[in-house]
Amino acid sequence: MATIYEVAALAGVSPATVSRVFNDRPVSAAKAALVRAAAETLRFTPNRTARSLRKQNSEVIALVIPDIENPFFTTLARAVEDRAQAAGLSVVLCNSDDDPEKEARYLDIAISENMAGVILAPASDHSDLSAVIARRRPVVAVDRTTGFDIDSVMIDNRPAGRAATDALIAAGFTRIACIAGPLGIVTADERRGGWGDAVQDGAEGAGSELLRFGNYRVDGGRSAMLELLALSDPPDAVVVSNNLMGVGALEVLAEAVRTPGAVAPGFGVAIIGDLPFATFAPAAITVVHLPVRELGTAAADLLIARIAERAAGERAGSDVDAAPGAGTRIPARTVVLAGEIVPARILADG
Amino acid sequence: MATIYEVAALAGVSPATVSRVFNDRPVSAAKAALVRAAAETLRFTPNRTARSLRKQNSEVIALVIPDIENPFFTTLARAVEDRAQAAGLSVVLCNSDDDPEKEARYLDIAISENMAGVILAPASDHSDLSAVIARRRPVVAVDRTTGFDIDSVMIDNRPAGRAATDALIAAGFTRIACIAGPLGIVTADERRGGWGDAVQDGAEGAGSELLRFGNYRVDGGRSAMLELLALSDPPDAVVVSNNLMGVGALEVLAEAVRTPGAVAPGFGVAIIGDLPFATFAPAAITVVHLPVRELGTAAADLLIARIAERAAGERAGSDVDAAPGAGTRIPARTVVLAGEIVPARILADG
DNA sequence: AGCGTTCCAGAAATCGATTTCATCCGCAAG
DNA sequence: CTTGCGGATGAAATCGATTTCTGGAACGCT
Repeated sequence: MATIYEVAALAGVSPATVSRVFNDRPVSAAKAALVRAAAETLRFTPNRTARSLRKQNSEVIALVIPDIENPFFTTLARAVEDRAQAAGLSVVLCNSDDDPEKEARYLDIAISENMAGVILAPASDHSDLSAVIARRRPVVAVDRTTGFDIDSVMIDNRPAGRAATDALIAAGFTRIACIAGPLGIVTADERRGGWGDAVQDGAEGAGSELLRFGNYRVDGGRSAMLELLALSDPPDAVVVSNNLMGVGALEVLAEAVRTPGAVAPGFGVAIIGDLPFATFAPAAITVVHLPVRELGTAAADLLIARIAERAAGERAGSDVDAAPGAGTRIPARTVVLAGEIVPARILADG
Repeated sequence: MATIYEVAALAGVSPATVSRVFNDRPVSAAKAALVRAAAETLRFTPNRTARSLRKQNSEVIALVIPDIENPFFTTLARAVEDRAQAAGLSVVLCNSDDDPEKEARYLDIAISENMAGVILAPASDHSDLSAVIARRRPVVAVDRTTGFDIDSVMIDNRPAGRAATDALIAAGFTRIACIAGPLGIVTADERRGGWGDAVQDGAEGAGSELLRFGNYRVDGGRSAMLELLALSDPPDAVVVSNNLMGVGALEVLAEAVRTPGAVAPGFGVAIIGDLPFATFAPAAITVVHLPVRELGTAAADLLIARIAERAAGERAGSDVDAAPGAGTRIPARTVVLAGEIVPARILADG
C-alpha cells in the first residue's frame, strides 16, 4: 500500500510537501496538483496510525455502552453518531456487557489508540476513569454517574419513578408494586425512590414484599412479575423500572391474562422507558418516555465542545500536562433531562 | 503519560528490554522484575498506536453493520463479540446506516488503523472492498453478498421464504400476499423468490398486486400492510420479509382488528426473522427463525482463521504483497445456514 | 541597488513502540 | 587453553506520517 514517500517520489516532491497538501497547508498550486495526481494513481490514503502517533489524536471517538441489545442504548448510539458525523468524527461502539473489566479494556483501547474522546454509559459506578482523565482525554458520562468530576448527561430519574406511580394512583390503583433495577445502580435506586415517595403519599402498602429487584433484563422482569403475582395478597398494578424488564413483566401478564383467575382484569402497568418496537400489550400501559435521543445528542455536544477546547489549548501550547489531577479549564457540566409521561394506551408504536 | 523510555530509564535497562518483557521474549528474571516494578509505578501501558504502526496490525476487528437499531444486527454483534473476545480480539462496531459512503469511511478507518480484520454486513451489493482486499486484510461478509471473492456467511433465504409461505398454505390460507424487502438486496430478492415458488404451486394469486416492496424498516411494513388491506380483494394472509417490517405489519393488523369489518378474523401472518423482544401479537404468527447467533459465530470463526493464517504467512515471510489481485492461500469459503420454521403461536418470547 | 519580508519546499527530527543487528558474556567441547 | 556457541542485552533502524528548522527564491520598499 502506498505511503507518503511513494507519492512524494512519483510526484517529484518531498514527503513534507505531500503531507502539506493533505493538511491544507500552503503549497504552490503546481506541486499540489502533481501530488494530488500521484496520490490518485497510487490510491493513497494517509495511514491513520502513523498520523495519530505523530499528532497524538485521532478523529474517532468511542462510545462505550453496557448492552448493545438494549434499544435504549442503540437509540443513544444512533443519536451520538448523528451528531459526531456532523462534526467530522467517526464513532466506534464498544459493548462492555455490564462487565467492568471489559469496560476497562475498551477504555484502555480508547486511550492508547489516541481517540479524541469517550462517551461512557458506565457499567457500574466504580468505573475507573483515572487513566483516561490522567491523559486528559475528554470523557462524558451518560445515563449513570461516576465518581469523577466530568461532564455528564443524566435523566431525572426520581421524578420519572414518581410520575409513573402517580399515574397509576390517579387511575385508581391502590396496591402498586415496583420492579426495580439492580441495587447500587443509580438510575435504579432513584426510580425506586420515586415510587417509594408516591406510594407513601398516595397508595397503600409500600411494604417490601411489593418491591422486587431485577437485573434490568427481560428475564429479570419475568421472574419478578411471577413472584408478585404469586403473593397471597398480590398487587393490582406495577411500576417497572426499565424497558426490558417491562417486556418481561408484560409477557408474564399476557400469559396470566389467559389463565382465568390468575390475575385481575385491568391490571395496571407503568414502565419507565419506552418499549422496544411495537409491543402489543395485554393491558393498558403507562409509559414514562425517556428522551434518549436528546441524551445522546447532549452527550455528543458536550464531548465535541471538550475536544474543541482541548485542541484550542494545545494550539496555544499549554503546559499543565504534568499535573495528573489538574482541573480542566471549564468546570464539569451536568445536563439533566426529564422524562415525559405518556398516558396509558394499548398500542405503543415503534 | 509514561513511555517505554521512561520505564527503561527507571528500571535502568534499555527500551528494547522493556519491550521484550511486555512481549514475552527471553529476559533475565532479575531485569524482568525491575521492568515490571518500574512499569507498575509509572502505570505504564504500551501505546497501541505506536505498536500497531510498527507491527502493522492490531488486536481489534471492525464489525460494520447497516442498522444498529435492528435487533438482528445487535444479536449478530453480540455473537461476534463473544467469539472475538475468546480469541483475544476486541470488536469495534461501526454503523453504516445503510449508507455506502459511511460504510466506505469505516472501511477506510479499519484499514488505516491497521485493524486485524473486518466483518461486514454490506449496506449494498456495490460495497467496494477493493481497498481492504488490496491491503490483504481479512474480510468476511455476513448476511448479504458482495461482488468479491471472500469468505461469507449467509442465510438460505429462498427456502426460508418458501417455508414461511408453505406454512400459511398448510394452515388453509389461499390468498397470500408478500411484503418483500427492497429490490436489489439479495436477501430480499431470494425470500420473495421463495414466496413466489410457493404461491405458484399452492395458493391462488401470485398476482403482482399481492406483492409489495418495503424498506426493511417498521414504517415500510406499515405502509405495505395498509395498502394490502385496502385492496378491493384483500389477501387473507401475508408473508413478511424481515423482522422490522413484521412489526409494522402487525401494528397495522392490530389496529384493523379493532375496527370491525376491516379485516377478516384470523388473518394469517408469517414473518421471516425473529420478532424483536416480546411482541404480543393480535394474531397467530408463524416465524421463520433465523440463526443469527450462529451467523455471527461462524463469521467470527472464519475471520479469526484468516487472521491466524495471515499471521502465520507473515511469520514465514511471504512476498506476494505486490500483486493486488493475488488470491489468498485458502480459497474463499461460504457458509450457508438454514432458517427454522417455528409453528404459529400467539406470544413470541424475548 | 541593497536590504528585509514573505513564502515555498526540502532535510531531518519526532511520535512510541518493535525488531534487527552487534556485542558481550559464560560455558562446554576439543 | 583456545575456539565456538547460545542466550541476554543495548544501540540503532524502522513503521508512516507531521512538524520544525533552515535555505533559497521572489518581491517590495527605500
